Amino acid sequence: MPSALPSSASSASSLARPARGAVLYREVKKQLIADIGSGRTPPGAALPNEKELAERFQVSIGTLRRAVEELVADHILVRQQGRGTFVGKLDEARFMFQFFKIEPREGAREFPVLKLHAFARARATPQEAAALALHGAASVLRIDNVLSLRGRPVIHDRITLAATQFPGLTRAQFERRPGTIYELYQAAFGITVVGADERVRAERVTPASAALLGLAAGTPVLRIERVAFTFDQKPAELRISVVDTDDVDYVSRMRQQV
Amino acid sequence: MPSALPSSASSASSLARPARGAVLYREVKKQLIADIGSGRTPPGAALPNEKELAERFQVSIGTLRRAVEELVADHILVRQQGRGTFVGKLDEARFMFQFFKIEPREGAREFPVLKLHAFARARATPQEAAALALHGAASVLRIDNVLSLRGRPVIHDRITLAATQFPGLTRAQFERRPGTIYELYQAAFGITVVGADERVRAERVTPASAALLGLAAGTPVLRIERVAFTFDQKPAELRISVVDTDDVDYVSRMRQQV
DNA sequence: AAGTGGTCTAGACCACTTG
DNA sequence: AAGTGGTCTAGACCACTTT
Repeated sequence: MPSALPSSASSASSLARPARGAVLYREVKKQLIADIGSGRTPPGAALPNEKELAERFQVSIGTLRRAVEELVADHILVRQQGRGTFVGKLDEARFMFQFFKIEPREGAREFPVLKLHAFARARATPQEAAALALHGAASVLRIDNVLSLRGRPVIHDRITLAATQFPGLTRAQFERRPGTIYELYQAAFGITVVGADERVRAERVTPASAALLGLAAGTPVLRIERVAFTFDQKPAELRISVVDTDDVDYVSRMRQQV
Repeated sequence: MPSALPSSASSASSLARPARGAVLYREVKKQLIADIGSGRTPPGAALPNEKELAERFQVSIGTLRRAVEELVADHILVRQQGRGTFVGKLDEARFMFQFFKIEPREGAREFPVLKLHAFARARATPQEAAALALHGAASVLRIDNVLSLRGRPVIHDRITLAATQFPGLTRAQFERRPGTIYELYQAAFGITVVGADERVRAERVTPASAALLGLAAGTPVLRIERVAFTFDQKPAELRISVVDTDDVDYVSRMRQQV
């Protein structure tokens, strides 16, 4: 029979007492995010088991599980039955495609091949400063890439990063990274991308992009403006993508299982 | 102390015994979806309370809650503390915007004003038949609309419906509906849209759309091809939208709270 | 065999809405 | 005050992975 202890047992718990109106499992979730965001529990690392975590936070296993379940739904944690719970690593194909929504019109999804075109340091434009929440004269890195699918260049990306958030990032480091760009942010700078907003429109291709993609002047292209966020909704990257949609689409799934 | 009854208690339960590898709460979820999809529990209706449902399905309240929670996450059910649990009605603003991703570039989101342009019955084109999973010669309804934001026409929609799924739908009925188009599907034909796939690309505006939107020939526009689904992933609607993105964007949020 | 997460139980108490 | 969902507990047993 449940014993119904008072939930505000003033113990030596490492968990702050729930604030006014707050609930226990969200406090647990916040604490777990803090541990991950601060780098104390790095990507790929295993968490202690459920029983141990429940004891540390002075909550029942059910409550601990509820916090962990929300983080798993957010792809921030990964659980494997029989093995343990791990901090998400942003590495698997599934995760890559969470942020890459360009698909061939016919045939299966595939990874793009990326070729660096330019790497430069400059002062932020007003648009860049606004998107990245920087002051006007902040220093930024601008990285231009051409992405190909099936051997054809279809996307021109311009990535803008705050220089202070990615100290010492070099062209060579960028080019020789082992995995995806977001894996580099995470592995080298501790910045985990957990979400992004995209605004898409149609426009005539600019001469610069036309040259990179081999398009005739004035061809209609998609322009995608993406701001990627890390843990506290803090902007981490601005990316302008110009897409030749002759053979590919921008795909959005609003499916809700069932 | 929990008594741990054998979970396969052969009772007079209305719930099928879990299939190989299945889990209880998913069986409960399936049964609830079946009740809703069949119209036995119509949109807006209240479900029995948790205790009663748990008894009907011969599961604990925790298990019942888990099934209901997933349906709430899918917006198929709506819970209100102190009042009850209700079948979702597809009516509130939030829900509308789940499927309407066009936003002004500057300023707040708003509802579009819709004007019917054409309503016709015809044989399905091969593209329409494929999207709606119809046989080649099936009869379809084609409905053309112009949507305006801030008084300016910005979207030309062509909706294609299988005539058999929307029997007797008339132009007058469509024009005089009280709410959104998806509310009409639900209220008049029992078809609840629970998800959609969209493929977006850039192209030059066609003469027909240019005339409706007041655009110069060859202007770049977004073309959105949406297939909306009802409960069993069954396609319910094909919608081709042509969007003048001079003042609006197609917005996609991949935010994962935190 | 030991350890992990996955599912499920049978309650308790709380917050909120309604009569 | 009665009824509802919201949170939380303290376990049990199962499925899976690793040693």
